[in-house]
Amino acid sequence: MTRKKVVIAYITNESRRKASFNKRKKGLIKKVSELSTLCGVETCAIVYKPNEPEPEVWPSQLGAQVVLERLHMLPQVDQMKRMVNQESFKRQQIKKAEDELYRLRKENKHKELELFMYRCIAGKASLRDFDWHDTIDMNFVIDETLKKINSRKNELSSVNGRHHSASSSYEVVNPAMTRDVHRNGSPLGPLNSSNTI
Amino acid sequence: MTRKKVVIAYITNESRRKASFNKRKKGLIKKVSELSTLCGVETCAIVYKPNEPEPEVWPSQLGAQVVLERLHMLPQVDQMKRMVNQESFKRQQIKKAEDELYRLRKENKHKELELFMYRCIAGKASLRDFDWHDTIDMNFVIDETLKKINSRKNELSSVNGRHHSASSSYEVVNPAMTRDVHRNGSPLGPLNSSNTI
DNA sequence: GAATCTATGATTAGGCG
DNA sequence: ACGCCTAATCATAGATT
Repeated sequence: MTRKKVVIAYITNESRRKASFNKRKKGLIKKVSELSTLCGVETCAIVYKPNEPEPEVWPSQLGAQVVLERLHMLPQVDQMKRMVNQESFKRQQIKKAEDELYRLRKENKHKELELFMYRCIAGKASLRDFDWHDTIDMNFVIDETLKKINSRKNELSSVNGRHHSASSSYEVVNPAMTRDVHRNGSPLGPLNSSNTI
Repeated sequence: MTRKKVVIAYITNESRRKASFNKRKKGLIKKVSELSTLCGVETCAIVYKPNEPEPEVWPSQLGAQVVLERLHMLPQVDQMKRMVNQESFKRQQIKKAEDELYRLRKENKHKELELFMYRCIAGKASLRDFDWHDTIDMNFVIDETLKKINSRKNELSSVNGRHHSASSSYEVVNPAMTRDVHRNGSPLGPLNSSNTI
């Protein structure tokens, strides 16, 4: 008997591996569900068994279906890639729709960020209310917004006959902002830097 | 001390919950990676912390990027839900685009399956070339196709004055097909080369 | 609050039916 | 191959710094 220390390495013996797999999968799912209920977070575990195309997924009661749906939506495209190559124009259609969707999302995001910026400047929102998962995009929006603001300010100045030196386009930035921008940056940038709008 | 039996229920105390979350998340990731290496399976764990739009994901070295990519495309929509609630019509636009995309995919799949069926019947393709991901859909297409074929056949029969008994709508199926339907094909059958009909 | 420690509960490898 | 059992390791709640 005397159980050894369990070396973490691929189990070559098939039956042992399978047994271990079943036990550990069960344990894992339990852990996932516990984490979910104890801490009130959406959690999900995905196990792709070899020789089985569908992954085994543990869903938290709430978000699971959604996550699964999200997950299942895209692979269909890949599945199709392996199929008869006829009617590829349909795929092009889909590609187009996807690109359009992506474009819409990006646009939407920018709009919302811009709006948020305005709210910050107006003191209606704090930067602390915001999740900094995409600093690159945010910096872009900050830049764009400040350009707009400065150009308007300069318009006003020249109308008034007084010209601001405008040493930096960032001069109107709330100090708290520049301080906070690079904090808490998510390691994950934008998914597909295919196009800079 | 004497640790109690640990009731699995939402931990209301914030600091305790956070502590538990960190400990358990660490443990969970360890478990996931162990399962992955011990049993040689692609595994992935996703934890959506509240107030953080990006889920924390543990990826298996190989499949991770792919899963992550798939996973990152859609959640953006949800991320936005937590943001300033302006411009929700844009979101509706996106939803619409998503639905349309999904519809297109489904349609495409059916078209391709149907086409593949015809090629099988014409002997231009073997069922071995095909991945049986989705037998339900496939059965649907088989049924639809056979109905069409049989109705045409019956039309011809009545024109010729000879009437086939047509005991089963499946009688026109190539025997090789029924034999192979439930065997699992090779996981890869690209056929990407320009195979014209 | 975060990091570390430690005793106890939880998980699971290995054995057996 | 599957489920149950038991001992041994592992994970972690609670305490401490």
